[in-house]
Amino acid sequence: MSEMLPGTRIQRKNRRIILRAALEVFSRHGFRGSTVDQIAAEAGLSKPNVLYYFDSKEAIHETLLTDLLGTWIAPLREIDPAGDPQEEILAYVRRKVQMSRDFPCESRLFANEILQGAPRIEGFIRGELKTLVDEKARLIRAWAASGRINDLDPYHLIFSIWALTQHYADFDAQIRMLRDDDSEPLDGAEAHLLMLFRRLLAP
Amino acid sequence: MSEMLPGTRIQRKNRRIILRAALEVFSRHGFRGSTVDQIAAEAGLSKPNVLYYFDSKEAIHETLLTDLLGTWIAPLREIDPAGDPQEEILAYVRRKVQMSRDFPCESRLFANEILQGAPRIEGFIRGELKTLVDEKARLIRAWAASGRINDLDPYHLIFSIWALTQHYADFDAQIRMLRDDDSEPLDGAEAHLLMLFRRLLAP
DNA sequence: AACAATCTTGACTGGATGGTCAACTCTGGT
DNA sequence: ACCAGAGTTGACCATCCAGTCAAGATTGTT
Repeated sequence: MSEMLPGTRIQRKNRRIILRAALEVFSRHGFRGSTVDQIAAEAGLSKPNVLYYFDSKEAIHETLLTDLLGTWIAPLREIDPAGDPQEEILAYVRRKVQMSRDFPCESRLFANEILQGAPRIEGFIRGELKTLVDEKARLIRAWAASGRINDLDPYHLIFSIWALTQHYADFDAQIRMLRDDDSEPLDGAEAHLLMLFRRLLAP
Repeated sequence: MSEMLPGTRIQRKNRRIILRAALEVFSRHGFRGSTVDQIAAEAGLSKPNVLYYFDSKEAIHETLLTDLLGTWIAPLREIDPAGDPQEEILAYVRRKVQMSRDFPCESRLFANEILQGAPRIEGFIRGELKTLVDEKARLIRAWAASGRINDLDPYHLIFSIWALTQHYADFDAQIRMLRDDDSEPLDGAEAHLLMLFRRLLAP
Protein backbone atom coordinates (compact mmCIF):
# COMPACT_ATOMS: atom_id res chain seq x y z
CA MET A 1 0.00 0.00 0.00
CA SER A 2 1.29 3.45 -0.95
CA GLU A 3 2.55 5.86 1.70
CA MET A 4 2.01 9.00 -0.39
CA LEU A 5 -0.38 10.90 1.88
CA PRO A 6 -0.44 11.01 5.67
CA GLY A 7 -3.28 9.40 7.61
CA THR A 8 -5.63 6.55 6.95
CA ARG A 9 -8.08 6.31 4.05
CA ILE A 10 -10.89 7.65 6.26
CA GLN A 11 -8.73 10.53 7.47
CA ARG A 12 -7.91 11.62 3.96
CA LYS A 13 -11.53 11.37 2.85
CA ASN A 14 -12.99 13.27 5.80
CA ARG A 15 -10.35 15.98 5.79
CA ARG A 16 -11.14 16.57 2.13
CA ILE A 17 -14.89 16.67 2.84
CA ILE A 18 -14.40 19.13 5.69
CA LEU A 19 -12.16 21.44 3.68
CA ARG A 20 -14.63 21.45 0.82
CA ALA A 21 -17.51 22.31 3.17
CA ALA A 22 -15.49 24.92 5.04
CA LEU A 23 -14.51 26.62 1.79
CA GLU A 24 -18.18 26.94 0.87
CA VAL A 25 -19.06 28.41 4.26
CA PHE A 26 -16.02 30.66 4.82
CA SER A 27 -16.21 32.07 1.28
CA ARG A 28 -19.75 33.27 1.89
CA HIS A 29 -19.67 34.41 5.50
CA GLY A 30 -16.01 35.18 6.21
CA PHE A 31 -14.08 33.70 9.12
CA ARG A 32 -15.92 35.32 12.02
CA GLY A 33 -19.26 34.96 10.30
CA SER A 34 -18.92 31.19 9.93
CA THR A 35 -19.53 28.62 12.67
CA VAL A 36 -18.10 25.16 13.12
CA ASP A 37 -21.69 23.92 13.28
CA GLN A 38 -22.36 25.32 9.79
CA ILE A 39 -19.25 23.64 8.45
CA ALA A 40 -20.17 20.36 10.14
CA ALA A 41 -23.70 20.49 8.72
CA GLU A 42 -22.39 21.28 5.23
CA ALA A 43 -19.95 18.38 5.54
CA GLY A 44 -22.58 16.00 6.90
CA LEU A 45 -20.59 15.38 10.09
CA SER A 46 -21.03 16.20 13.75
CA LYS A 47 -19.23 19.20 15.23
CA PRO A 48 -16.95 17.15 17.50
CA ASN A 49 -16.08 14.99 14.54
CA VAL A 50 -14.95 18.01 12.54
CA LEU A 51 -12.78 19.06 15.46
CA TYR A 52 -11.37 15.54 15.59
CA TYR A 53 -9.77 16.11 12.18
CA PHE A 54 -8.71 19.74 12.70
CA ASP A 55 -7.45 21.28 15.92
CA SER A 56 -9.64 24.35 15.60
CA LYS A 57 -11.79 26.48 13.32
CA GLU A 58 -8.69 28.63 12.85
CA ALA A 59 -6.70 25.60 11.70
CA ILE A 60 -9.29 24.76 9.03
CA HIS A 61 -9.22 28.31 7.76
CA GLU A 62 -5.45 28.46 7.69
CA THR A 63 -5.24 25.18 5.77
CA LEU A 64 -7.68 26.51 3.16
CA LEU A 65 -5.78 29.76 2.80
CA THR A 66 -2.38 28.09 2.51
CA ASP A 67 -3.70 25.64 -0.08
CA LEU A 68 -5.21 28.54 -1.98
CA LEU A 69 -2.21 30.82 -2.29
CA GLY A 70 -0.19 28.42 -4.41
CA THR A 71 -2.87 27.95 -7.05
CA TRP A 72 -3.72 31.64 -6.86
CA ILE A 73 -0.47 32.90 -8.33
CA ALA A 74 0.22 30.02 -10.70
CA PRO A 75 -1.48 31.71 -13.71
CA LEU A 76 0.69 34.81 -13.35
CA ARG A 77 3.85 32.75 -13.01
CA GLU A 78 3.12 31.02 -16.31
CA ILE A 79 3.53 34.22 -18.34
CA ASP A 80 6.45 33.36 -20.63
CA PRO A 81 9.07 36.06 -21.32
CA ALA A 82 9.95 34.23 -24.53
CA GLY A 83 6.42 34.24 -25.90
CA ASP A 84 4.54 36.83 -27.91
CA PRO A 85 3.70 39.73 -25.54
CA GLN A 86 0.10 40.22 -26.54
CA GLU A 87 -0.63 36.49 -26.72
CA GLU A 88 1.02 35.87 -23.34
CA ILE A 89 -1.07 38.52 -21.61
CA LEU A 90 -4.27 37.41 -23.31
CA ALA A 91 -3.52 33.84 -22.30
CA TYR A 92 -3.10 35.06 -18.72
CA VAL A 93 -6.51 36.74 -18.90
CA ARG A 94 -7.96 33.47 -20.20
CA ARG A 95 -6.44 31.54 -17.30
CA LYS A 96 -7.81 34.03 -14.79
CA VAL A 97 -11.30 33.84 -16.31
CA GLN A 98 -11.02 30.08 -16.11
CA MET A 99 -10.13 30.34 -12.41
CA SER A 100 -13.15 32.53 -11.71
CA ARG A 101 -15.27 29.94 -13.44
CA ASP A 102 -13.74 26.88 -11.79
CA PHE A 103 -12.92 28.26 -8.33
CA PRO A 104 -15.42 30.98 -7.42
CA CYS A 105 -15.34 30.03 -3.74
CA GLU A 106 -11.58 30.37 -3.65
CA SER A 107 -11.89 33.80 -5.23
CA ARG A 108 -14.41 34.93 -2.64
CA LEU A 109 -12.29 33.52 0.20
CA PHE A 110 -9.38 35.57 -1.08
CA ALA A 111 -11.57 38.66 -1.52
CA ASN A 112 -12.84 38.31 2.04
CA GLU A 113 -9.28 38.28 3.34
CA ILE A 114 -8.26 41.38 1.41
CA LEU A 115 -11.41 43.27 2.40
CA GLN A 116 -10.48 42.75 6.04
CA GLY A 117 -7.06 44.25 5.40
CA ALA A 118 -5.29 40.96 4.58
CA PRO A 119 -4.05 40.35 8.14
CA ARG A 120 -3.48 36.61 7.63
CA ILE A 121 -1.79 36.78 4.23
CA GLU A 122 0.20 39.98 4.55
CA GLY A 123 3.42 37.96 4.51
CA PHE A 124 2.46 36.19 1.30
CA ILE A 125 1.47 39.43 -0.44
CA ARG A 126 4.54 41.41 0.62
CA GLY A 127 6.80 38.44 -0.09
CA GLU A 128 6.09 35.83 -2.71
CA LEU A 129 3.36 37.75 -4.55
CA LYS A 130 5.20 41.08 -4.62
CA THR A 131 8.37 39.42 -5.94
CA LEU A 132 6.40 37.79 -8.73
CA VAL A 133 4.41 40.91 -9.60
CA ASP A 134 7.55 43.04 -9.68
CA GLU A 135 9.22 40.52 -11.97
CA LYS A 136 6.30 40.40 -14.39
CA ALA A 137 5.96 44.19 -14.26
CA ARG A 138 9.57 44.50 -15.43
CA LEU A 139 8.83 42.06 -18.22
CA ILE A 140 5.77 43.98 -19.36
CA ARG A 141 7.68 47.25 -19.22
CA ALA A 142 10.38 45.73 -21.41
CA TRP A 143 7.74 44.52 -23.87
CA ALA A 144 6.25 48.02 -23.96
CA ALA A 145 9.67 49.59 -24.45
CA SER A 146 10.25 47.35 -27.45
CA GLY A 147 7.03 48.72 -28.93
CA ARG A 148 5.28 45.37 -29.19
CA ILE A 149 2.43 46.40 -26.88
CA ASN A 150 0.87 49.68 -25.84
CA ASP A 151 3.00 51.51 -23.28
CA LEU A 152 1.02 51.41 -20.06
CA ASP A 153 1.76 51.10 -16.35
CA PRO A 154 2.30 47.34 -15.84
CA TYR A 155 1.00 47.42 -12.26
CA HIS A 156 -2.27 49.02 -13.31
CA LEU A 157 -2.49 46.50 -16.15
CA ILE A 158 -2.13 43.60 -13.72
CA PHE A 159 -4.61 45.16 -11.29
CA SER A 160 -7.05 45.61 -14.17
CA ILE A 161 -6.81 41.95 -15.08
CA TRP A 162 -7.39 40.93 -11.48
CA ALA A 163 -10.28 43.36 -11.04
CA LEU A 164 -12.11 42.33 -14.19
CA THR A 165 -11.70 38.59 -13.90
CA GLN A 166 -12.27 38.22 -10.17
CA HIS A 167 -15.29 40.52 -10.31
CA TYR A 168 -17.26 37.83 -12.13
CA ALA A 169 -16.66 35.40 -9.24
CA ASP A 170 -16.83 37.82 -6.31
CA PHE A 171 -19.87 39.79 -7.47
CA ASP A 172 -21.56 36.79 -9.03
CA ALA A 173 -24.69 37.29 -6.90
CA GLN A 174 -25.21 40.83 -8.17
CA ILE A 175 -24.49 39.94 -11.78
CA ARG A 176 -27.02 37.11 -11.75
CA MET A 177 -29.71 39.36 -10.26
CA LEU A 178 -29.18 41.93 -13.01
CA ARG A 179 -29.52 39.48 -15.86
CA ASP A 180 -32.82 38.50 -17.44
CA ASP A 181 -31.81 35.14 -18.83
CA ASP A 182 -30.13 32.54 -16.67
CA SER A 183 -27.16 31.93 -18.93
CA GLU A 184 -23.73 31.71 -17.39
CA PRO A 185 -22.43 35.30 -17.15
CA LEU A 186 -18.87 34.10 -17.59
CA ASP A 187 -19.57 32.79 -21.08
CA GLY A 188 -20.06 36.26 -22.49
CA ALA A 189 -17.48 37.68 -20.12
CA GLU A 190 -14.52 35.85 -21.61
CA ALA A 191 -15.13 37.20 -25.10
CA HIS A 192 -15.73 40.69 -23.72
CA LEU A 193 -12.55 40.70 -21.66
CA LEU A 194 -10.39 39.34 -24.46
CA MET A 195 -11.70 42.06 -26.77
CA LEU A 196 -11.08 44.68 -24.09
CA PHE A 197 -7.48 43.65 -23.49
CA ARG A 198 -6.76 43.20 -27.17
CA ARG A 199 -7.73 46.83 -27.68
CA LEU A 200 -5.85 47.98 -24.62
CA LEU A 201 -2.63 46.22 -25.56
CA ALA A 202 -2.51 47.14 -29.27
CA PRO A 203 0.56 49.33 -29.81
CA MET B 1 -34.68 76.97 16.38
CA SER B 2 -35.03 74.85 13.23
CA GLU B 3 -37.00 71.62 13.23
CA MET B 4 -35.24 70.14 10.21
CA LEU B 5 -33.91 66.93 11.72
CA PRO B 6 -35.53 64.72 14.34
CA GLY B 7 -34.10 64.45 17.83
CA THR B 8 -32.06 66.75 20.01
CA ARG B 9 -28.65 68.18 19.19
CA ILE B 10 -26.95 65.39 21.18
CA GLN B 11 -29.03 62.74 19.46
CA ARG B 12 -28.07 63.96 16.01
CA LYS B 13 -24.40 64.21 16.96
CA ASN B 14 -24.17 60.79 18.57
CA ARG B 15 -26.15 59.02 15.88
CA ARG B 16 -23.74 60.48 13.33
CA ILE B 17 -20.72 59.40 15.39
CA ILE B 18 -22.09 55.88 15.79
CA LEU B 19 -22.89 55.48 12.09
CA ARG B 20 -19.42 56.69 11.15
CA ALA B 21 -17.80 54.23 13.59
CA ALA B 22 -20.07 51.38 12.53
CA LEU B 23 -19.26 51.98 8.88
CA GLU B 24 -15.57 51.66 9.64
CA VAL B 25 -16.08 48.42 11.58
CA PHE B 26 -18.71 46.75 9.37
CA SER B 27 -16.79 47.56 6.18
CA ARG B 28 -13.76 45.69 7.47
CA HIS B 29 -15.27 42.75 9.33
CA GLY B 30 -18.72 42.30 7.80
CA PHE B 31 -21.93 42.14 9.82
CA ARG B 32 -21.34 38.91 11.73
CA GLY B 33 -17.67 39.67 12.19
CA SER B 34 -18.34 42.98 13.92
CA THR B 35 -19.37 43.45 17.55
CA VAL B 36 -21.31 46.26 19.18
CA ASP B 37 -18.37 46.61 21.56
CA GLN B 38 -16.03 47.31 18.63
CA ILE B 39 -18.42 49.93 17.27
CA ALA B 40 -18.79 51.51 20.71
CA ALA B 41 -15.01 51.64 21.19
CA GLU B 42 -14.52 53.16 17.74
CA ALA B 43 -17.21 55.73 18.53
CA GLY B 44 -15.81 56.46 22.00
CA LEU B 45 -19.05 55.47 23.68
CA SER B 46 -20.19 52.67 25.97
CA LYS B 47 -22.04 49.71 24.53
CA PRO B 48 -25.36 50.45 26.26
CA ASN B 49 -25.09 54.00 25.04
CA VAL B 50 -24.79 52.85 21.44
CA LEU B 51 -27.89 50.70 21.94
CA TYR B 52 -29.65 53.72 23.41
CA TYR B 53 -29.46 55.42 20.02
CA PHE B 54 -30.17 52.36 17.86
CA ASP B 55 -32.52 49.52 18.67
CA SER B 56 -30.03 46.85 17.68
CA LYS B 57 -26.83 46.04 15.83
CA GLU B 58 -29.05 45.03 12.92
CA ALA B 59 -30.71 48.47 12.96
CA ILE B 60 -27.34 50.25 12.69
CA HIS B 61 -26.36 48.06 9.78
CA GLU B 62 -29.66 48.56 8.01
CA THR B 63 -29.43 52.33 8.40
CA LEU B 64 -25.94 52.32 6.89
CA LEU B 65 -27.01 50.16 3.99
CA THR B 66 -30.12 52.19 3.23
CA ASP B 67 -28.16 55.44 3.35
CA LEU B 68 -25.58 53.90 1.05
CA LEU B 69 -27.80 52.64 -1.73
CA GLY B 70 -29.00 56.07 -2.78
CA THR B 71 -25.53 57.53 -3.21
CA TRP B 72 -24.34 54.29 -4.76
CA ILE B 73 -26.40 54.53 -7.92
CA ALA B 74 -26.39 58.31 -8.28
CA PRO B 75 -23.33 58.38 -10.60
CA LEU B 76 -24.98 55.95 -13.02
CA ARG B 77 -28.23 57.89 -13.01
CA GLU B 78 -26.37 61.05 -14.05
CA ILE B 79 -25.41 59.62 -17.44
CA ASP B 80 -27.12 62.02 -19.84
CA PRO B 81 -28.77 60.59 -22.97
CA ALA B 82 -28.41 64.01 -24.61
CA GLY B 83 -24.66 64.25 -24.03
CA ASP B 84 -21.75 63.00 -26.09
CA PRO B 85 -21.64 59.20 -25.67
CA GLN B 86 -17.92 58.82 -25.07
CA GLU B 87 -17.72 61.86 -22.79
CA GLU B 88 -20.75 60.72 -20.79
CA ILE B 89 -19.28 57.28 -20.14
CA LEU B 90 -15.84 58.68 -19.32
CA ALA B 91 -17.46 61.14 -16.93
CA TYR B 92 -19.23 58.20 -15.28
CA VAL B 93 -15.89 56.44 -14.87
CA ARG B 94 -14.48 59.62 -13.32
CA ARG B 95 -17.37 59.81 -10.86
CA LYS B 96 -16.91 56.17 -9.88
CA VAL B 97 -13.17 56.66 -9.33
CA GLN B 98 -14.04 59.66 -7.19
CA MET B 99 -16.39 57.51 -5.12
CA SER B 100 -13.73 54.89 -4.54
CA ARG B 101 -11.44 57.66 -3.38
CA ASP B 102 -13.96 59.46 -1.18
CA PHE B 103 -16.01 56.53 0.12
CA PRO B 104 -13.80 53.44 0.32
CA CYS B 105 -15.63 52.17 3.43
CA GLU B 106 -18.96 52.39 1.65
CA SER B 107 -17.50 50.42 -1.25
CA ARG B 108 -16.25 47.69 1.07
CA LEU B 109 -19.57 47.56 2.92
CA PHE B 110 -21.30 47.01 -0.41
CA ALA B 111 -18.73 44.42 -1.48
CA ASN B 112 -19.22 42.53 1.78
CA GLU B 113 -22.95 42.35 1.14
CA ILE B 114 -22.54 41.03 -2.39
CA LEU B 115 -19.92 38.48 -1.34
CA GLN B 116 -22.43 37.00 1.10
CA GLY B 117 -24.95 36.63 -1.69
CA ALA B 118 -26.62 40.05 -1.21
CA PRO B 119 -29.38 38.73 1.09
CA ARG B 120 -30.20 42.15 2.57
CA ILE B 121 -30.18 44.15 -0.64
CA GLU B 122 -31.65 41.65 -3.07
CA GLY B 123 -34.77 43.79 -3.38
CA PHE B 124 -32.76 46.89 -4.23
CA ILE B 125 -30.67 45.06 -6.83
CA ARG B 126 -33.57 43.29 -8.54
CA GLY B 127 -35.70 46.44 -8.36
CA GLU B 128 -34.28 49.95 -8.44
CA LEU B 129 -30.78 49.01 -9.62
CA LYS B 130 -31.92 46.60 -12.34
CA THR B 131 -34.38 49.15 -13.71
CA LEU B 132 -31.65 51.76 -13.92
CA VAL B 133 -29.06 49.40 -15.40
CA ASP B 134 -31.51 48.16 -18.02
CA GLU B 135 -32.35 51.74 -18.95
CA LYS B 136 -28.71 52.76 -19.32
CA ALA B 137 -27.93 49.56 -21.18
CA ARG B 138 -30.58 50.46 -23.77
CA LEU B 139 -29.04 53.93 -24.04
CA ILE B 140 -25.55 52.55 -24.58
CA ARG B 141 -26.86 50.08 -27.13
CA ALA B 142 -28.51 52.94 -29.02
CA TRP B 143 -25.27 54.91 -28.91
CA ALA B 144 -23.41 51.91 -30.29
CA ALA B 145 -26.02 51.39 -33.01
CA SER B 146 -25.53 54.98 -34.12
CA GLY B 147 -21.83 54.21 -34.53
CA ARG B 148 -20.63 56.85 -32.07
CA ILE B 149 -18.96 54.30 -29.79
CA ASN B 150 -17.56 50.82 -30.21
CA ASP B 151 -20.31 48.19 -30.35
CA LEU B 152 -19.98 46.18 -27.17
CA ASP B 153 -22.31 44.47 -24.69
CA PRO B 154 -23.53 47.31 -22.48
CA TYR B 155 -23.93 45.07 -19.44
CA HIS B 156 -20.35 43.88 -19.64
CA LEU B 157 -19.27 47.49 -20.13
CA ILE B 158 -21.05 48.56 -16.96
CA PHE B 159 -19.70 45.56 -15.03
CA SER B 160 -16.21 46.45 -16.25
CA ILE B 161 -16.54 49.99 -14.95
CA TRP B 162 -17.75 48.72 -11.59
CA ALA B 163 -15.03 46.08 -11.37
CA LEU B 164 -12.18 48.41 -12.23
CA THR B 165 -13.20 51.36 -10.11
CA GLN B 166 -14.37 49.51 -7.02
CA HIS B 167 -11.30 47.28 -7.08
CA TYR B 168 -9.15 50.21 -5.99
CA ALA B 169 -11.29 50.67 -2.88
CA ASP B 170 -12.08 47.03 -2.07
CA PHE B 171 -8.58 45.63 -2.67
CA ASP B 172 -6.83 48.70 -1.34
CA ALA B 173 -4.91 46.66 1.25
CA GLN B 174 -3.39 44.40 -1.39
CA ILE B 175 -2.59 47.24 -3.76
CA ARG B 176 -0.76 49.18 -1.06
CA MET B 177 1.30 46.13 -0.09
CA LEU B 178 2.40 45.64 -3.68
CA ARG B 179 3.62 49.20 -4.18
CA ASP B 180 7.10 50.42 -3.29
CA ASP B 181 6.31 54.09 -2.82
CA ASP B 182 3.50 55.23 -0.58
CA SER B 183 1.75 57.42 -3.15
CA GLU B 184 -2.00 57.22 -3.43
CA PRO B 185 -2.71 54.35 -5.86
CA LEU B 186 -5.86 56.09 -7.05
CA ASP B 187 -3.90 59.01 -8.50
CA GLY B 188 -2.35 56.88 -11.22
CA ALA B 189 -5.48 54.77 -11.45
CA GLU B 190 -7.73 57.51 -12.77
CA ALA B 191 -5.46 58.28 -15.72
CA HIS B 192 -5.03 54.57 -16.44
CA LEU B 193 -8.76 53.87 -16.39
CA LEU B 194 -9.64 56.86 -18.54
CA MET B 195 -7.07 55.74 -21.10
CA LEU B 196 -8.44 52.19 -20.96
CA PHE B 197 -12.04 53.19 -21.53
CA ARG B 198 -11.13 55.76 -24.20
CA ARG B 199 -9.51 52.92 -26.16
CA LEU B 200 -12.37 50.54 -25.46
CA LEU B 201 -15.07 52.98 -26.56
CA ALA B 202 -13.41 54.29 -29.71
CA PRO B 203 -15.61 53.28 -32.66
C1' DA C 1 -32.38 76.67 42.37
C1' DA C 2 -35.40 73.25 41.05
C1' DC C 3 -37.32 70.11 38.16
C1' DA C 4 -38.19 67.06 34.23
C1' DA C 5 -36.38 65.10 30.37
C1' DT C 6 -32.54 63.34 28.32
C1' DC C 7 -28.36 60.91 28.49
C1' DT C 8 -25.00 57.47 30.40
C1' DT C 9 -23.31 53.19 32.30
C1' DG C 10 -22.08 49.12 35.58
C1' DA C 11 -23.99 44.98 36.25
C1' DC C 12 -26.67 41.64 34.55
C1' DT C 13 -29.24 37.87 31.43
C1' DG C 14 -29.90 34.47 27.88
C1' DG C 15 -28.40 32.38 24.02
C1' DA C 16 -24.81 31.24 20.68
C1' DT C 17 -20.44 29.23 19.85
C1' DG C 18 -15.62 27.15 20.07
C1' DG C 19 -13.79 23.49 22.10
C1' DT C 20 -13.46 19.14 25.49
C1' DC C 21 -14.29 14.53 27.09
C1' DA C 22 -15.74 10.08 28.31
C1' DA C 23 -18.16 6.58 26.45
C1' DC C 24 -19.40 4.28 22.53
C1' DT C 25 -19.02 2.14 17.68
C1' DC C 26 -16.51 0.75 13.75
C1' DT C 27 -12.39 -1.10 11.09
C1' DG C 28 -8.57 -3.81 9.90
C1' DG C 29 -5.21 -7.08 11.08
C1' DT C 30 -4.35 -11.58 13.23
C1' DA D 1 -13.61 -14.38 16.87
C1' DC D 2 -10.76 -11.15 19.04
C1' DC D 3 -8.47 -6.96 19.89
C1' DA D 4 -6.16 -2.44 19.46
C1' DG D 5 -6.50 1.57 17.44
C1' DA D 6 -9.31 4.75 14.73
C1' DG D 7 -13.50 7.13 14.34
C1' DT D 8 -17.84 9.16 16.33
C1' DT D 9 -20.89 11.72 19.30
C1' DG D 10 -24.15 13.37 23.23
C1' DA D 11 -23.42 16.04 26.95
C1' DC D 12 -20.95 19.40 28.79
C1' DC D 13 -18.05 23.80 29.84
C1' DA D 14 -16.18 28.52 29.32
C1' DT D 15 -16.34 32.46 26.83
C1' DC D 16 -18.27 35.82 24.03
C1' DC D 17 -21.79 38.76 22.73
C1' DA D 18 -26.43 41.23 21.83
C1' DG D 19 -29.46 43.30 24.43
C1' DT D 20 -31.80 44.89 29.25
C1' DC D 21 -32.37 47.59 33.29
C1' DA D 22 -32.25 50.37 37.16
C1' DA D 23 -29.76 53.81 39.08
C1' DG D 24 -27.08 57.83 38.56
C1' DA D 25 -25.29 62.04 35.80
C1' DT D 26 -26.16 65.77 32.67
C1' DT D 27 -28.83 69.18 30.25
C1' DG D 28 -32.29 72.56 29.19
C1' DT D 29 -36.07 75.30 30.94
C1' DT D 30 -38.44 77.99 34.10
